[in-house]
Amino acid sequence: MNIGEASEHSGLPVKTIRYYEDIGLVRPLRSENGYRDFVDTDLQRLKFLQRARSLGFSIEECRELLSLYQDRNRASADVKAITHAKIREVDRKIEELRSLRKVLSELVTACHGDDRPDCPIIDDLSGQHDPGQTDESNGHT
Amino acid sequence: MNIGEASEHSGLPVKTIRYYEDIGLVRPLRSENGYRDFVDTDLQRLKFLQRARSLGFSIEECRELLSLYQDRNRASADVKAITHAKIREVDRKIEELRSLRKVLSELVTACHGDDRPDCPIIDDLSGQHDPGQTDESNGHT
DNA sequence: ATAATCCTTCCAGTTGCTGGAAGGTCAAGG
DNA sequence: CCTTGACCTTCCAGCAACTGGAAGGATTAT
Repeated sequence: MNIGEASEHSGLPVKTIRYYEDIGLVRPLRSENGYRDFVDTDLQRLKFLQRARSLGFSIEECRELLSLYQDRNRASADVKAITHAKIREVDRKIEELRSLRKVLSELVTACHGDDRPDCPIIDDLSGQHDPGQTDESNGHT
Repeated sequence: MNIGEASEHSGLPVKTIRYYEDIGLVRPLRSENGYRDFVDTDLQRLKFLQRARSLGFSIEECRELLSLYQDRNRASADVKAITHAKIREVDRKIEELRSLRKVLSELVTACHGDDRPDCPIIDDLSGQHDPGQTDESNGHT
């Protein structure tokens, strides 16, 4: 099976599949004409990669998961541990975004948002938590 | 003021400041000896950048915010609009992560996580239990 | 004088692809 | 037999936003 067909079956762009070969995630055979030739197990790996990447696993995590996938004797605990770590990572990111959102929405609430130049958002960004009268004592030219 | 001191005052790494000059976010003068010489307004910009970046604004958004910051006649509505867009973006990311988390925790719950090789997580990733998912939306048209 | 610390520029690498150029291969139509 | 066009190949460059390091000049301290 050529790369185009492999792309359709796996849901991965052709470029991405070549990239995955470059970094050793998949090793298709080559036909006489130099074309890549994907067999069933290659397709399985590609689909695996597509799904795992869409679940937010990094390339290196995918590599690890793939080797566990290959290993008929691996313990499910190993896979579970990786997935657990990923969940914790996701939780951390969500928390970060939540607190970020809080700050941003406080700023938006404080900003009157009309055509006046006075803007609490800009004031906050420029480190003026209590703007008062902006004296230009810094000699701006 | 040299770059090292500017770094301390702004909270940005030296390398980052040089990078910001490269991409035109700040334009410090040069001393006789070729060293960058940061004046007060440069420091303000650097602090502004530090804060805006930490709030998740992209470099291009920072560029826009900086020009609004410079513009004494800009409307606060403009700044508010950018911030609003950023909040919506954050909301989207949070939603994405939440649904991702849901799938991952379902997988973890289903996995017994012992030393048996049987593992629902791997099965899911390899498409074992629901193989009829052909993702056509991979953008390689 | 010399060492330590600063500063400079330039080049390369990070992550995970994506786009494009230049060219080889293959199937169909005239 | 030749051409067209789709498909395939490799290699190079670039995205964001830095970060690290090498090679070398300037300044400061001892």
